[in-house]
Amino acid sequence: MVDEELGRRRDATATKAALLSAARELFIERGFDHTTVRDIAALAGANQALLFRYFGSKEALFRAAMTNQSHQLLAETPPEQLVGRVLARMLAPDAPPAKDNPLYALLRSSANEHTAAVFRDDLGARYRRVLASLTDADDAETRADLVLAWLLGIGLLRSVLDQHDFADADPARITEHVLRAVGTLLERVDQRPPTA
Amino acid sequence: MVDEELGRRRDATATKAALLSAARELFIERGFDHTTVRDIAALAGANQALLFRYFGSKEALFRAAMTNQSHQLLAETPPEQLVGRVLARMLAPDAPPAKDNPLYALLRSSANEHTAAVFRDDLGARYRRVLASLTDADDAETRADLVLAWLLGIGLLRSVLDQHDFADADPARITEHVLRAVGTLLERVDQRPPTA
DNA sequence: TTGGGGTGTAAGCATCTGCTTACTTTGGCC
DNA sequence: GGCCAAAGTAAGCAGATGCTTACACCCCAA
Repeated sequence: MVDEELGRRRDATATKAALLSAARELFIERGFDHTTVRDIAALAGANQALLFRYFGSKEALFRAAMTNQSHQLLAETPPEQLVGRVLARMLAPDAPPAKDNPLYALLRSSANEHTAAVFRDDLGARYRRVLASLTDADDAETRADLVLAWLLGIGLLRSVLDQHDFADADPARITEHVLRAVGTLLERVDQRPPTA
Repeated sequence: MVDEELGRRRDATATKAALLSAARELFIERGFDHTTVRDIAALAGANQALLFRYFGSKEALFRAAMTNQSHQLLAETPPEQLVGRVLARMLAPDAPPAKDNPLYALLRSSANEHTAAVFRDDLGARYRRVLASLTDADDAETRADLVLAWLLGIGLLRSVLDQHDFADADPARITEHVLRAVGTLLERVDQRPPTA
């Protein structure tokens, strides 16, 4: 997929990009602990030593690969549609289940405290902020955390633990259930007609 | 905690039990990948080789340690109180956060496919069954999975990812939110007063 | 008393893995 | 052409880790 073979001869920028891309793919697919620097370098078509020259350590590479593209979905989705879109991607029946979703790297790396910190301070914090903006309740952030927890749990059960019955369940049904519950959690307390 | 020192001299049964207990404690605390057989043997006060003689492999020990005591809480709790009790244990402010809760071993080991299978086929299946019994809806199992996913996500966010804001949130508030939503998901469709 | 199987131990093997080092090659600039 | 820093490479180090092996010990039945 990133296998460059020839074409790039001596191009540090392209090599860095290839390493980042390969790292992202493998971290998402296998998690931090089960991804080796040798695998990343091989997939990027680069030498292992370059990985350390350019990024310093495996952990730094993880941080760079995960925080870099600040989760496109999060940036381009209106807050009120966020839950629905995340669900849609998680429940999509596509063969590779959202290979580009950093949430899976989180789920598959959660045992490692360093990688957990990356998400706690970066990706998780962003989701939290966006979701919390959807309600005026005084415990907005707690409610946002509960919604985020639910999304994480659904991803965990479906794609990491591979509960096959759940994986086969009707996405529309699931979405309906979740959105209804989330609606009561996050709807604005000050509820009045938009125009009047 | 399990440090036997003397007292047991040549007692295979006790040694096996000590290994199982030590394994349970460490797997729950650190997850499968970050627990070494040396650590387990040391905590059990036993020789490493015995672990392999009695259990065969680290993975088999994991399976034995996790499926053995079939989660006391699950067995002794009336289904309709299960969610509340699991939440209570997860949200308890005690220093060691539910050291005896196998759900944490799951959360901290989810990256490993073998350990994931253990929970999918054992612990997860049991929770699923109990929760599904709480509703008459035709998609009872999907609803049960959603509730289980939420519990897992809450545990993940709170104790593994250590979202400190969420960890400091009011347990009563959280419980209230979750129970309300779960109530609409799992309440019996055929809803009528118990006595009438 | 003695032999043997069950129990416990020390040491090491084989492999993996993050990271380093010493080296060669490339290509642009004077 | 000749220089030299940047780019790339091969090899290996050091430690960790799952698992095995060869051996010592102890109880108990015959």
